[in-house]
Amino acid sequence: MLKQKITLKHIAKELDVSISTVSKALKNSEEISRDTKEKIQAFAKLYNYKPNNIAISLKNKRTKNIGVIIPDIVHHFFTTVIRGIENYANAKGYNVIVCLSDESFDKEVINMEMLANGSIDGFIMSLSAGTEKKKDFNHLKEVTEQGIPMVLFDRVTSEINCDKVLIDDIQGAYVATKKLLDEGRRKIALLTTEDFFSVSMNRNKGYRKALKDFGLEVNPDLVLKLPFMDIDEAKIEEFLNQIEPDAILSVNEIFGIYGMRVVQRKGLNVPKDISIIGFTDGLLAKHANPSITSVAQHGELMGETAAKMLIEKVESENEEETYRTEILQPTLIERESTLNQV
Amino acid sequence: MLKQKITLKHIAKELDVSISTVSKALKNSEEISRDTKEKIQAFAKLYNYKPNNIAISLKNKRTKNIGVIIPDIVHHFFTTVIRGIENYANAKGYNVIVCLSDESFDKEVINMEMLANGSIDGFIMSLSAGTEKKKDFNHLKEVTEQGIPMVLFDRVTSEINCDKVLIDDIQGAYVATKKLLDEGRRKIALLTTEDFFSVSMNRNKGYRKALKDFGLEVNPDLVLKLPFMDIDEAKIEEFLNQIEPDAILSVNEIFGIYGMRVVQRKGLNVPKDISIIGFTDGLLAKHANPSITSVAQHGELMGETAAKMLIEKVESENEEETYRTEILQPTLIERESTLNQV
DNA sequence: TTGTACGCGTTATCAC
DNA sequence: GTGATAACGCGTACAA
Repeated sequence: MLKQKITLKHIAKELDVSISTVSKALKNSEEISRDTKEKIQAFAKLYNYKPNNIAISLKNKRTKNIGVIIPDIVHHFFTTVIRGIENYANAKGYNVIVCLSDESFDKEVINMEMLANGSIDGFIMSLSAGTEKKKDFNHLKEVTEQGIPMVLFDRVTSEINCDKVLIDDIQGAYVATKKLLDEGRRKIALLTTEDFFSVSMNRNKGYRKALKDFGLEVNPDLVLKLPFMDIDEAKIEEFLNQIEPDAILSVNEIFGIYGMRVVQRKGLNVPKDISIIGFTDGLLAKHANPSITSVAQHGELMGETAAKMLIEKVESENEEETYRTEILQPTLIERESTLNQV
Repeated sequence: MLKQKITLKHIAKELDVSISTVSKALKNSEEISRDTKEKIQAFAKLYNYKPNNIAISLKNKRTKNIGVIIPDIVHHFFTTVIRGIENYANAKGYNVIVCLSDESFDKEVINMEMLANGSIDGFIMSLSAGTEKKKDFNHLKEVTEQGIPMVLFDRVTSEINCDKVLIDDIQGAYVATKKLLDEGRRKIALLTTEDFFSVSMNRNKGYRKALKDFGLEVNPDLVLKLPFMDIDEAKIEEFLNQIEPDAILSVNEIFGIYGMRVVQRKGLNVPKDISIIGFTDGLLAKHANPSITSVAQHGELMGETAAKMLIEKVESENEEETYRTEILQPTLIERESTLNQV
């Protein structure tokens, strides 16, 4: 069946004019007579002519595609970022090619190489856990040195010179911890991941800073470092039983949820007996019972910002090598898991 | 800085041979002498030559890109489908271009047109709510008539001839309802959406069929049709207060969660006093407290299946117009919100 | 006003 | 063994 896509050539032959005449006529060029233009445009419309994107890409050396490489898509935060990127990019006429690194260094490299050979005009990415662990950024370096614009978001590295979008994780944790302190909580447990994650480290910093500013000692026993992506409820339970905190701060949604499960099972009332705040304001926090007060990371805004920065770079003629780092401010979304301050 | 990507032409000039010699040498052609090949290959490797995807696409009329159009990405089910598509497609050397219709007919059309002009080799998509409501499938028709392969999944239409992947929603609802009946529940409430969604309709069918097969009357008062995507907790509460069911079946995750909230607030114990089963086995159901028994839709498998069907069509030479509909069987994941049958 | 020629980067065919 | 040429579809500088 394959009703061959119609090209300029087809139109030209059919109407017995040259290809360039057709091309110009369809661009409404002044060079072409009204008659010819009308004839050609009518024909093109009839046969639903649309220029071939690939040919245009080859000619312009612009694909109007953005490559996005993220560690995981089954993750509310990344999902909102993609939505933001899509929003902005589509409005500007760009398509979004999504690749998943699956938290693996190797996959990240493969995906970058796949896309870097002309498929995209620029990258937006967040480092995989594997890459953060390995601290090998050569694939990023190669790409940026080739002159392909890149924007890193959330999980970034200082070793690469490029635009970046971050949220102020230190500040987010600071505000959250402060909120708990203001409620009168003094024994605030921190549920976090291993240290190689830049974001976890920063959240830890903000937590400690808030305690110090408040005049409290930082007690390392109150901090539980869990392996990434691995919900070990028993470990959380053991930890919480042992230290019996009056508040929990979690660097993600899921640890917070499970922290809440554990204390609820012990018969504690959230938030009367214990307050809980989580990071990453996602569906779990929002729809939990009680709903969990969270530090919102504004993923959608982050995506839009990243897309904006990238497209500006892509479309800018001048080759000045100046890179910006945009820092978004997190917001504390107060819900039912903390005490209402009137 | 823009260290221009190196091309065959550059290599040819540098090594003082013809472009075609370079091309052949890099393909390890037998035609070229060992010496020349080695020289050229070494040079190419040194300068990290990679063929330009766009040029190859133009030549081959194959982009190695798959276009995926889904209604929403902030939705666990679609997210797992994408993961499945990515898995399979990447392994086959394809990139995935994701576009969001945002449940809007217009956006769906625009995205399709953007991609249909050469950017992709085929489509995988799930209809937007807008399209299902409007019942206008001309954009799909045009694309398939152009000979672009397409696979529809989950939200499909019988008006378009193409490959399809579905789960057996009737069966899923049947099994879930049966499970509740087997527990001894007799007053099973159904929380569903408006009728124009093919999936909701089918789940409703399965629910009714199970009741009938069990010899029970279907009582329309036990069915609450809520507007799509709009969580009206008050309405759910009013409904549940009025009918006082001993079980709830929800056609999605979110209604199930809120149903549970409402009955828990009334002081009922889940699952002792009331059982709950939801559709779409996502994070909310899994991490709820208690965790919610769910009908798993196997999104990842669905994505893989769709990608497999599409790529087969894309790569098949013969133009036979034969379309398959693959029906996946749902699975009931038993959790804490239903009674344990020993 | 229209058409010719060339280039984007690659590959395949055919001539030398 | 190597190279010239055409072609994929488009746009544009230049010629007619």
